[in-house]
Amino acid sequence: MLPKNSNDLVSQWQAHAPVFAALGDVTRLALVAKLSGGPPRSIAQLTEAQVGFAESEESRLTRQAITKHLRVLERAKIVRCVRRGRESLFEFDPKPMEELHTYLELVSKQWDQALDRLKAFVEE
Amino acid sequence: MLPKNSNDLVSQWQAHAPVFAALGDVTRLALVAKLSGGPPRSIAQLTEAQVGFAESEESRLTRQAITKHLRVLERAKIVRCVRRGRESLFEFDPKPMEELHTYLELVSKQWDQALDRLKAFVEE
DNA sequence: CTAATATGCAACCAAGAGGTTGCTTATGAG
DNA sequence: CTCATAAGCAACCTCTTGGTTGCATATTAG
Repeated sequence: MLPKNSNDLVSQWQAHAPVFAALGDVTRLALVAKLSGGPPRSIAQLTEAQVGFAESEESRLTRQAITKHLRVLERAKIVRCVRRGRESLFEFDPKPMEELHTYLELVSKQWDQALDRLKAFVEE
Repeated sequence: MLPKNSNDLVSQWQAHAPVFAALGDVTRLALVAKLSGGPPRSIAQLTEAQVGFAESEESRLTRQAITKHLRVLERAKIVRCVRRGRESLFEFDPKPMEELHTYLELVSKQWDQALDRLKAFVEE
């Protein structure tokens, strides 16, 4: 897709793809929104907090389903987990999403520059 | 996860999750990088352009695989497709990624505010 | 007009994702 | 100390994803 010497770009894609993928699910977006808005929370609390989000009791996910999603976010380093007694507490880490933010700005700039080149070309 | 009256937040998640998911793959990130850096390109061109990205001839994806990825990006509205003669040309649309950018800023701000509340609380 | 090129489509396959259930272990509240 | 709570783990199931192959159709270059 790009010359081989753009290895830093390739390694950016390899770093960002898992973070994008981790955010590519409504449940995980909801978990991230919850955790980024306050203190660390346990699995039980996050499972309980579906009240209000899920339309009915039947559409709530089990604790194990929430745990699976939290592990996906943990692997993408969007959250970190600390065990305290019988509770696993999950805390938001803004860094990976800040890096996505930066990456999206880079793509946007690249597009703007491509448009500028096209415009300049058309006006020749 | 949040009170039921935050339906606009829920609809944001439902809108953004597919875009994040579409970007959650190295091949699709490479395609987006390529398309955001220049003019519309055909499937054949994008398939050919793997030279340099893929380490070897053996690791290149088939045209059908590239097409599948482009359809994923098309469904997320990151690219749009125009048929010209025998060619399907794909063009970058910056809007969905700009919306992700805005969303990431919102999450970051939410986190900063949560930290401020914690700090204020600790200093009481 | 013909051959080359570009693409669409479907079928196939293996792996992974997302969810549940059942059970066990560890911790803490009372 | 006991019971409630929190969590871990594995197995299972269905669906989706990501890739390939084979073949057909449409368009265009020569």
